[in-house]
Amino acid sequence: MGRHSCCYKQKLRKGLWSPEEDEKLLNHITKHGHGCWSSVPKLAGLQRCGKSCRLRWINYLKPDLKRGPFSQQEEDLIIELHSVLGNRWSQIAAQLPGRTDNEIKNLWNSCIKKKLKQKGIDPNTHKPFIDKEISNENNITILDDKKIHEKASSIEVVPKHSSSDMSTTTTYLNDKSEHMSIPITIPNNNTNPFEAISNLLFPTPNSCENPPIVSSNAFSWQPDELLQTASDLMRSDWHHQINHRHPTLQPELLGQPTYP
DNA sequence: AAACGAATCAACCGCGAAAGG
DNA sequence: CCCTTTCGCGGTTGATTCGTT
Repeated sequence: MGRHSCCYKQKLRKGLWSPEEDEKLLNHITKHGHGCWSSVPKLAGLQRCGKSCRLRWINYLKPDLKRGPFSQQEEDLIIELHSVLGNRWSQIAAQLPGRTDNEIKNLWNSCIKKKLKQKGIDPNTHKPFIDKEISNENNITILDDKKIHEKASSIEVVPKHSSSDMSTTTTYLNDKSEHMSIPITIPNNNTNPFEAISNLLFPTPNSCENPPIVSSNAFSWQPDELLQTASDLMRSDWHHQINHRHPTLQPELLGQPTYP
């Protein structure tokens, strides 16, 4: 299952398509239709797998594609549809004639997400960022987006060592800009320290239903809430901030900050 | 003009669903 | 049903382009 059988064959080209390849594929599909994609490369005389041909046709060669930049109306529609459909790019694309799911996905990830964040809107929930609401209610000073990003870029998470009985691992949130480090002790049944920190910081009742907000393979994350909380951790009033923002957080797992 | 980082975009990969034997 | 093949989707990567210093 999974990978196409054709992908195992030797001598298949990968990477960008040449004009000659485009012409072959276009001619073939214009004359005969695509039919079974896995047989298209052979019939069209291409050293590509069927999957690659399908993608090239859908994203580039199909005659009814609309090229060029997205209009403001299209962007607004994408935002509206995303709030209802989430990351179902093909369904969103179906509502925008001439646009492909790949094109819309790229636009969302490179442009729209950023614009929404600048407006203080969480692109995942389409609602204002939670911390801002909390801070207004409770008169807590928070960092603005620019400062969060400055701060976040100086924060790293470093798994340091296991305890002698191997039951826990101590991980450190390091703030390079302020030369400060907070130890966090994590039970070893949490295999990914980053996920464990996420669960520690956000122990919501439905956390089991939500996917982890950290990436387990790349060991990196961006969610603003985590960055804001990491920033909280690094500040002098961190106990107050954390207890206020995340009342169910287990403070005994957090060590005292150190200042090397 | 050169170097560098950010933004953009085309294409690949892996997975689950659907189809067919 | 079960197994294999094919399709389609969403996430991700990497090359290229653009903008800034």
